[in-house]
Amino acid sequence: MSHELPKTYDPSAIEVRWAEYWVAEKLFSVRTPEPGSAEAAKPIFTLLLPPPNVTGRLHMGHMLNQTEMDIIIRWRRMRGFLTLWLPGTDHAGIATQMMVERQLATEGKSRQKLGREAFLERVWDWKKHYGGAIQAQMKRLGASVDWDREYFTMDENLSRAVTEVFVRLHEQGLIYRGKYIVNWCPRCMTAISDLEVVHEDFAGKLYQVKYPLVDDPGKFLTVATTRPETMLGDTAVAVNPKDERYKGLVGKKLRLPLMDREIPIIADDFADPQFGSGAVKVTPAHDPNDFQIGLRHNLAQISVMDDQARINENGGPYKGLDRYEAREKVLRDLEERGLLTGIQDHAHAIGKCDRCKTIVEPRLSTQWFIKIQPLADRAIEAVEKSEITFTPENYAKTYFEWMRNIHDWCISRQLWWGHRIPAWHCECGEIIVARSAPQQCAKCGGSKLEQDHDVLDTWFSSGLLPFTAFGWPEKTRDLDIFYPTTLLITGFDILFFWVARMIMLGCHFMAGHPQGSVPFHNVYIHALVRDADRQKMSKTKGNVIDPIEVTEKYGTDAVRFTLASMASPGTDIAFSESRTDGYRAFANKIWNAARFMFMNLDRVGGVNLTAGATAEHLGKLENRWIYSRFYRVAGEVNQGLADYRFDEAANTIYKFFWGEFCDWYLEIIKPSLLGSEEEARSALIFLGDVFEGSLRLLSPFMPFITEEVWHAMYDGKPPAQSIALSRYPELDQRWLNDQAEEQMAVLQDLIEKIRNMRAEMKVEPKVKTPVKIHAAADVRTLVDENRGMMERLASVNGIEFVDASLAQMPGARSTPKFEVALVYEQKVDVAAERERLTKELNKLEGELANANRQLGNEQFLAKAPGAVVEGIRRRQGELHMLIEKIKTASAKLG
RNA sequence: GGGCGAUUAGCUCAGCUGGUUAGAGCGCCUGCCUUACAAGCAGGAGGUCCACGGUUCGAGUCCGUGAUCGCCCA
Repeated sequence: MSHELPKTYDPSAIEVRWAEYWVAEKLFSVRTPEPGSAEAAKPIFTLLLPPPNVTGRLHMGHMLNQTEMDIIIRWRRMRGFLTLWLPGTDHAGIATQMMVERQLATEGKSRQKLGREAFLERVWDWKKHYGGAIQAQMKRLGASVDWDREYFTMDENLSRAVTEVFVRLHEQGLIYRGKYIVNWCPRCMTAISDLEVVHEDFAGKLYQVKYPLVDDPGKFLTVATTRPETMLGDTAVAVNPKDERYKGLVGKKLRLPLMDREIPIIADDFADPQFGSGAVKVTPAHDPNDFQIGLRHNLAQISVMDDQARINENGGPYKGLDRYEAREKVLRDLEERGLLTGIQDHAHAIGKCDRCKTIVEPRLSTQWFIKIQPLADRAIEAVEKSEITFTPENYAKTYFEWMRNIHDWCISRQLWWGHRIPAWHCECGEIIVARSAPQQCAKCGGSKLEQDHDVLDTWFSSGLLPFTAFGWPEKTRDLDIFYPTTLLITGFDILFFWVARMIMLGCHFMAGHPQGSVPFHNVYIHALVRDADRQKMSKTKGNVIDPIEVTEKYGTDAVRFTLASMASPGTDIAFSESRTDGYRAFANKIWNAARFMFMNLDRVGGVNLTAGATAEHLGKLENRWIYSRFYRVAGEVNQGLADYRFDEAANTIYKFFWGEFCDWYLEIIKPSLLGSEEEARSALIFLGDVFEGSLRLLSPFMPFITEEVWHAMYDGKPPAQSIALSRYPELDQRWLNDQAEEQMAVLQDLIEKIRNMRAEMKVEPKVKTPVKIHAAADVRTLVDENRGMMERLASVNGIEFVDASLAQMPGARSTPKFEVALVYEQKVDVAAERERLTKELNKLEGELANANRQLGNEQFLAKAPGAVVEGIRRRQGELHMLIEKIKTASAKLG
């Protein structure tokens, strides 16, 4: 038999097959279109996948991100765009290096023992073996990316581009090298940027320490500090110049306890008279603020710690101690000398390494920086001038806030895995920045040149991707066509790390591009996926949901639909499996609706599903109605997607397919399907038309089940290789039919009222009853013409139209359009009926009071729009009538 | 400390430019194995829209204050 679908919907059985098919057939690969070709004439839609870490495994955040991208890209593709979704992975400097170092540790090896070259070989080796995990997961989930264009940030061409960027920025004076305080992770043993430091509240202590005056050892100045161990590197104590208490002391010397060093008392605005004693110790080599004070006052910078945050030779007797051991010892020694005068609880924030959570040590070291202000100015302008727009719009504010307070970007990292800085050091001290290794020093002519040991921040290279991924610095046709990318979909967590940097670097290097210098035109930012209780997912809490697991349980389509239906811009998603369960039921519904159609197709036989709808079909109300609904819904879904309202788009389709197409349309046409062969065939052609359109409408959201059913419809001879390559339905005014929708609404209301009466009167489900209807002529005609539908769907066996009001009939229902009553001898439950009537009456009277109040208000009549006034006036009339009827019914009830 | 956001049904969330007394999914109650689907069908209950004040003919929606919660940055 043809159109075979298994009786039960089993997503795992169909999804793997299609996922493999899409990749194998290269359905989503995009060749660079030849000039003048049909492809070249299409509008372009380009999307860059935020590159996951090569070490990564897919998490729910990825899945949300990719589901949204896939929906948009599939939609655009079906709308006739030339769509390119470009995938790739990021080399993730610290993360990957850590991963391989851990592996080495289990073998008793270390990267230092191995040496740089051998270590890098190990990393590449690791990448070859394990680096493809996340791509495999993406393939399983059916992401419609172009796998032929997949990149890796350490690829040769991308690395060349990184070098080029570095050299150019250096030539332009936008990269400099210098000795500054940086955030140092003593575990990773590298500098990290401000953004890689996460601040956490910490219940610490504030220690009061007395420093004796050199001239008068009996007198002291008390300083307050949270980090007493850094006093080993103190080179001054600062007080506020306006602080009267210390006016006389400025310029005098103190004897630094424990180190026995003379240090000056200086006046600096940074000292806050309100904080502690108002005097603050100054350690220029271990605190960013002190560093600035040091520069202002030309103070010595004494580093007292090594790269692992242990006290070094500058720390005298404390040498060799870890910073926390040193703190204990310093405190003990101070106390012994009677110099520790107080300890208070003090909550403050401490910075931790984003990667390993080690407490960051501000450290004086020589690093490479990007002078960011010129880049930031242009990046701010790009958003101010709406060359780039954010959705939700609010993120523009966050973006401006950060951009306007930006600091120079430390781009060097003391790692081995990454893009090595293209700078060579000569023994004479000269530093040569070049595209390739220079043969000799330009200054001294020497040939003993060594490349800088450091590599670049990973975000430096990923910030270039919107243009380097298309072949920059070569002048490629891809760059002409696909730059700028159209859209960026990403999480707010990398707004600064990645988005802002792409904007700065894109605007800078692509200035003058005919289609604009910005790397993308729109940025859609989604929120976090949390667990069902709104808790953040974390390994320690153990509430992490693995997208692959949940996908295997419910099907990719159901998980995708869950994420889409909850993806309201700006709101975190509380992912709940019960909801996914509901959407698997939806997939099951689609499946069974398809089986129902196929069952009839096969029974009747000889139906040409591509025949299409004809004028004759539209002679039937239900067909006019479902067509009107379908095209209206198509319009709403397109609008929803255009606005990134994934939730509205998804819910609209859901309600249409289940609530209208299945619940009403399929039920209505059952008799036709069972009628004469000719009638059934005609009904099936129209059914197939609407069903097929619905599948296309749904396809970007649920690509697997729609692909499966769509192919099954065509019995192995589909009009295209994939539903993903067919046209997306659009609003079509020709089929909108307000009258049909209004008429169906009356019939549905009538049927529901009858069902409701039956339930209340406890009519046996199998028993059919006659009904009486009192209505105006147009409604009478409508009901008369759709008698079959009424009788079938409302379990009615006879409709009698009456001229007199039915308000006195037991249990009768009244609406502005009709009155209906059941002809059924069983006594109504008087108490229940009275309760129902009372409730209804209260509601209507409340509404009437409100309407009366408004219509009695001259201001309202004068100021409200005519349509609103008219609407309320009409409703007032209806309310009067309905209330009268209920009162009549109540009176009758006794 | 600076900035941003949230508070609507038992739970998770919609509610777009203010306009008839608020919607969805899940959960709950009642009845049905009706020949596509019990992962289903039919019917139903459930909300002083955080509080107070203001603007307005009219406020869940706009403004202010407060409470509670959350996020980002320093």
